[in-house]
Amino acid sequence: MRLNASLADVARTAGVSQQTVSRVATGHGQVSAATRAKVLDAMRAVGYRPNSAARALRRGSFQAIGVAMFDITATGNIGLLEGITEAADAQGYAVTVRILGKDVRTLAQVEIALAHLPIDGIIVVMERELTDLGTFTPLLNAPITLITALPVRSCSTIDADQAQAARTAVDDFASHGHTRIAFLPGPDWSVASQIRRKAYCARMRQLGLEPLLLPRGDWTADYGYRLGKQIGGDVRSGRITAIFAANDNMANGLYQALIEEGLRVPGDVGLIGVDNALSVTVPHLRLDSLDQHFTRIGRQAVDITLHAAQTQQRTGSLPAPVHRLIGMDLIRRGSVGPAPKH
Amino acid sequence: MRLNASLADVARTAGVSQQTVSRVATGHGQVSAATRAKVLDAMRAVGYRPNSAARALRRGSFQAIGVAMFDITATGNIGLLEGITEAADAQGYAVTVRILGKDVRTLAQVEIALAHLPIDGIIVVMERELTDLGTFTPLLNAPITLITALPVRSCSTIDADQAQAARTAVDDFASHGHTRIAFLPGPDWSVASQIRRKAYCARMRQLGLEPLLLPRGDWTADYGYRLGKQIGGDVRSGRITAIFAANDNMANGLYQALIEEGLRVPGDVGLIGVDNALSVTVPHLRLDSLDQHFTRIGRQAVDITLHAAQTQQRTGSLPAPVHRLIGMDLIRRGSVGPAPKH
DNA sequence: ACGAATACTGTTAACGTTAACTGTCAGTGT
DNA sequence: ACACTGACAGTTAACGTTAACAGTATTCGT
Repeated sequence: MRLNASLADVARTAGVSQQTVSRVATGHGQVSAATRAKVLDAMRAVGYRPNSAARALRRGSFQAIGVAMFDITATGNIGLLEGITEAADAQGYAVTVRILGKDVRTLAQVEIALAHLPIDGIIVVMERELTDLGTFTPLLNAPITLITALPVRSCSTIDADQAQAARTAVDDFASHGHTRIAFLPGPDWSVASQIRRKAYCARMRQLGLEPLLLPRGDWTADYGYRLGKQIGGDVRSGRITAIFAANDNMANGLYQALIEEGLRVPGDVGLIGVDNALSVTVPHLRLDSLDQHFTRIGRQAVDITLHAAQTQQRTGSLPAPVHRLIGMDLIRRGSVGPAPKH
Repeated sequence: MRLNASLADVARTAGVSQQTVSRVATGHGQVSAATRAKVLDAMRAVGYRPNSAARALRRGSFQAIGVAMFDITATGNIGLLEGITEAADAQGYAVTVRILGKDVRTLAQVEIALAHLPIDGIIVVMERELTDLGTFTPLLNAPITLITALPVRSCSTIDADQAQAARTAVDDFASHGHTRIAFLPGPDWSVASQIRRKAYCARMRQLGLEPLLLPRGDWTADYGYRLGKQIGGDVRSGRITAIFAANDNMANGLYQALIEEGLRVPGDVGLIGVDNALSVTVPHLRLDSLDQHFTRIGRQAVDITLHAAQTQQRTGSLPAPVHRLIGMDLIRRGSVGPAPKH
């Protein structure tokens, strides 16, 4: 009851040795044209498919990397996954996805969750904060790359530059003459949102302005909408003239509520969001947004991880961790204008 | 330069045989409590991690399934992937994703793209039509499940019931007294859109109504918006009183454009979309939509695939293919009302 | 015509794991 | 006291592949 034909089967029908078949299959080593043709015919005849388990065992590599994330449906994660699969494909690697439960709170747990998978390296999308970043040392010998802006000693990291993004938004508003610039944070568990909040506050103070923190949202458009209805008065009175929202969904909700309140965007209030992800969903979008370049981050994460994996295979030890931040770009669609005069 | 400790290393430090260590690692077979403790200590000491390549080679299974899709960012595919990873996880299987290039046009090519991956079964998300569905016979011995509503003999299939969805939309409009019901199709390459179109036309004729096909769109909100601006007159004149759009993005564009044209939804025109996916992105959403239950489809696809894989492992041959359609549900948010009187 | 390089093919021995079998010892029932 | 059972541990072989080495035939330069 053999499920798959093996090298031995091909070798038998072709009348050559296993090694010759292997040479044809891998392309390594010399084989005469006649023999190659004979082997290829035999392969077709018996329906040979290389057994990747045996290959992996022999070569010590699976040609696959693992990706761990908490929520596959989150806006950014899809972009990341896109970049990761794209870059991995280009290098002939497959991508194995593992969704982490909310009970996972440490990097060590993430490692355990992926320990038994057939993979050569790991990319962890760290939307939530893990508690052992300072003390963590890898158990596995597979290289680990974290997608986070937090500092970690023992692993490579890469992320969008959340702090630079917040500064860019504040500066953009300020350069239009705004001084009453508010920030709408995302949920507390989001590392990205926290960094944005801190950088926002710091920059505001640097410019001699007072930070104006709105109550933190849940990333949804409905939250932004409800909040917009509440703060309409503050905008009308000029207590707020610009809002930096931690994501586009909430910004879009704000936008619509403020318009419905009879306010003009950007006339009465400027708006900047983050993600640059709504243009397919929302028609005629007029919302300035910071593009996180998720696919680019995903691609680079793969490059870092595979470079480490290959170095390890050659030399036996991992290269020193690298840490990268990718700058965000402000995409202008006309939701920021000169500050209103009151 | 050993990268990973092996059973042999553990056996040596624990002073037992490899097989005993294996028994502890897998939990199969009898081991005394004292020996087990000794082995577990040794495992910790040398940092043992089971080698999944060797396991897979020995057991003939990777505990992983492959998923092939054309576009990971497409609305439905994310939901599918969510359901797939969830169900696979629950059965202890990992999910490996492979993105297909646009040059892939046959199932045979898909098979080749996944042939070398460490997987036990394959799920193909068939957004685009593949040309060899009638003639295809699997080369690999891994079970293949297609996510498509098209008929295929040689593989199991599952999908949302696109035809039933179109009928549901038409019937819902009709039951509100509408007769001038238009359909806005998606791009021609989309199998789902084509089935919806055909079923829409058939149902309209069944009800004695004339099909009203709008020029096909590209799934984006902007397209819907532009079209909405164009057909405002038709709505005002009563030539169109209801529109069934092939996805929510286009429906949302229509909605906004028609509102801007001074028309009332649902007063002047009823609207139904497909996907039920906008509620996070768009605030205060008032769009009736057919939910495809993507996560449910993903889960069932995994069940079908793993059942086949396990049957094959036990008996040596695959079970007969199954074919399932999952009904869509109409989620009402108030974009359909009584037909206007003209 | 000679040794040397080259092209090609075969043999052997692992990679780490586990199924199947063999052996030992203590406990049980008669 | 006997065979008999079950709990436990060890030995052997194999899963399919490929690196390293060992051959043989062919070609080349002198």
